[in-house]
Amino acid sequence: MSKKERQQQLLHIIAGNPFVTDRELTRQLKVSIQTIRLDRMELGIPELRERMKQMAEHSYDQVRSLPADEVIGDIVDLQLDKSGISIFEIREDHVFSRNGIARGHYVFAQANSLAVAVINDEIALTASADIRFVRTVQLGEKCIAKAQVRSLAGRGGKAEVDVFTYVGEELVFQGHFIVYRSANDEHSEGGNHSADRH
Amino acid sequence: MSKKERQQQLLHIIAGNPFVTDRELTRQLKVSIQTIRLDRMELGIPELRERMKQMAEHSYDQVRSLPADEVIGDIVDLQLDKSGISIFEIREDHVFSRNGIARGHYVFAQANSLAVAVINDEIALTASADIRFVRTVQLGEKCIAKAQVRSLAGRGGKAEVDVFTYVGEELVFQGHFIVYRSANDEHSEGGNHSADRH
DNA sequence: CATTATTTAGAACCAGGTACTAATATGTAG
DNA sequence: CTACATATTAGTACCTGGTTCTAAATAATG
Repeated sequence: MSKKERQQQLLHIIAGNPFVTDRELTRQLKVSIQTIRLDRMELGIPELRERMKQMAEHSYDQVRSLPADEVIGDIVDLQLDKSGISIFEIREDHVFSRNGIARGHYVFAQANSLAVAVINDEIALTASADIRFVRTVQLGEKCIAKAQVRSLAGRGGKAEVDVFTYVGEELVFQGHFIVYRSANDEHSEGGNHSADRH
Repeated sequence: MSKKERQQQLLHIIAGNPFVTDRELTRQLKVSIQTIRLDRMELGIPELRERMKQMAEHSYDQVRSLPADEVIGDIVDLQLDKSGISIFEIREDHVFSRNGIARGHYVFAQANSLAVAVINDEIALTASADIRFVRTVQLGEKCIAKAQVRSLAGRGGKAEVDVFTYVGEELVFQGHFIVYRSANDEHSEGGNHSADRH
């Protein structure tokens, strides 16, 4: 593999998983750690900690100034363990081309993401959900999902979250989610070497 | 200042600026760095780097969405109006980076797609669903979803479809879907229509 | 007073690097 | 083939922002 190829690979790997350490990269690219570091320098890629810091600062800034710009729901308001609001605009990618109706799992994904995001816990996972698609969502419509935490049941238990999604004034989706909030079931075992990701 | 007061102050400072180091805290609170660290432990506040990591991962996970053109599940067997099987392998894109657990809406999307595909109608849309995530699915696992049509209720009515998703022998997800089948008109939200992939 | 809680100190160690020097491999042009 | 350049590997010292542990000094309290 040429240097150019390897550097392309490196860019690709880091784009796919910004949390990768140099040591992991040596395993994936089969070169020494010094080569990895030279490559990173040439490509202007900062070290892992700096990458994480930048992401954290970026999201922190965004939370403070509210605008966001991504796909499965821009979270515009978030009160942990209480409520949250996200906005998701249906684009061409999200609909059936023959009728312009949004595919259900996008609408679900917005609600699911919000239900999980609103829970203030290290690991929150959807346990079950009861959902209803009230009416179809059309291309170009803006879905506003509003989540309300209904019960919390202590740390490490389940939380209940209701999500209602509207287009304008109209209800288009409703869901009742049971979200697991995993307690500090930490797998830290003292020497947390980065194998926890793969 | 009492210990309690100081710890309240500490919580307040970190809430206001999560990027503060222990060293900075010693300057602000006028106690030794060991006291700061004891306080953090008692309050369960992780070190700066861990705080940044969590923020970075949180925002990173949130931005991840369903790739627009990605097909959720390969349908390997299909008997229209009767049953179907699809396979979907969990890749890096589908999991939370922190723990390698699949995000719920991907598992849902596979089941939803299959439930709709198995209905032999021009347009089939999910009307509602009752779902349960039985256990978490990990990175690299292969989800095999099996759909069974339970009732059909004639053309233009509702169909009931049960979907069970397995990893190996283990049940990981189950869902009961109500799917609208309308020959020409639609009046519900969000499903996949059948024959969505070739 | 003895006991307990609180605070401080110091050393060893860790991850995940940077910065720098130096040696070795591999090409490539003349 | 030689000479030079590029690419790769090795190794050391050092850095930050901590953890973990032991131990001592300093309150606070019954």
